[in-house]
Amino acid sequence: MCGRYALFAPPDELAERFSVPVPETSPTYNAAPSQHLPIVPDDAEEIRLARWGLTPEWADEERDLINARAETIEEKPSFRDARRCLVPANGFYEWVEADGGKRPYYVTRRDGDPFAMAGLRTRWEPPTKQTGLDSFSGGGPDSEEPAAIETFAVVTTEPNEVVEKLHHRMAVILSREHEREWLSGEPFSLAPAEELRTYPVSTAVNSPGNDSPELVREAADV
DNA sequence: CCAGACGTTGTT
DNA sequence: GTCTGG
DNA sequence: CCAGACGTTGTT
DNA sequence: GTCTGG
Repeated sequence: MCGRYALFAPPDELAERFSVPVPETSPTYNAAPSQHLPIVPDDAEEIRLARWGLTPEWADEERDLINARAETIEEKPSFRDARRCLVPANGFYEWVEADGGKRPYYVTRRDGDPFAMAGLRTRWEPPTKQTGLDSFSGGGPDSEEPAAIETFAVVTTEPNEVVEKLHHRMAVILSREHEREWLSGEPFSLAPAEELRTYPVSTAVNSPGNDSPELVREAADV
């Protein structure tokens, strides 16, 4: 699956790679759920920030659907009305159980290029709170109308021959030539497994607070 | 009819 | 919003 | 995904 | 053990 990833390609590289304008974004080697991260929406030629953890439009409180099974996204009420998006990444992490503990592994492209994970997105508007006092203040600066937010989930599928050594699910890494098809509502096309590699990394990545290039450096295997 | 759920992963 | 369970 | 918190009263 | 925060 995918519960943590890295996106450290600089904005100009992302702009070139996805042929869209990119806002000033900071690189991250440890992107975690609930953070606001760059996505390419299906309906806008630009990269925007969205909260990782999809909330269905009809939900009355924030949800944290960080993954969506590709096999059932057309059926599940939480996903079937969601729009599509690309989730740019340089790689993602998988944790493998070993010796009663867990070792993190990094999955990335052999050529080092960023890629797109298949994503679903929604625009979620928090329910408007009824304070009762706002009617007197005339909706002044004190009336807190929470703004709508973009949210997204990463689509998962069965692992290819590289990731199956680590896990029985994996994030959908789109074939570069078929990214537009995913955005158009068609089925995904996976990038060939031969283009990927995986290696163990430091357990420093476990702590969501850690964020440095060291996290994607290969560590000695156990 | 209304109330309540609506997901994934991994683990049991 | 839509479906399922009671 | 993993790490870290997990409480109350009263006071500042 | 379970929930929240990142």
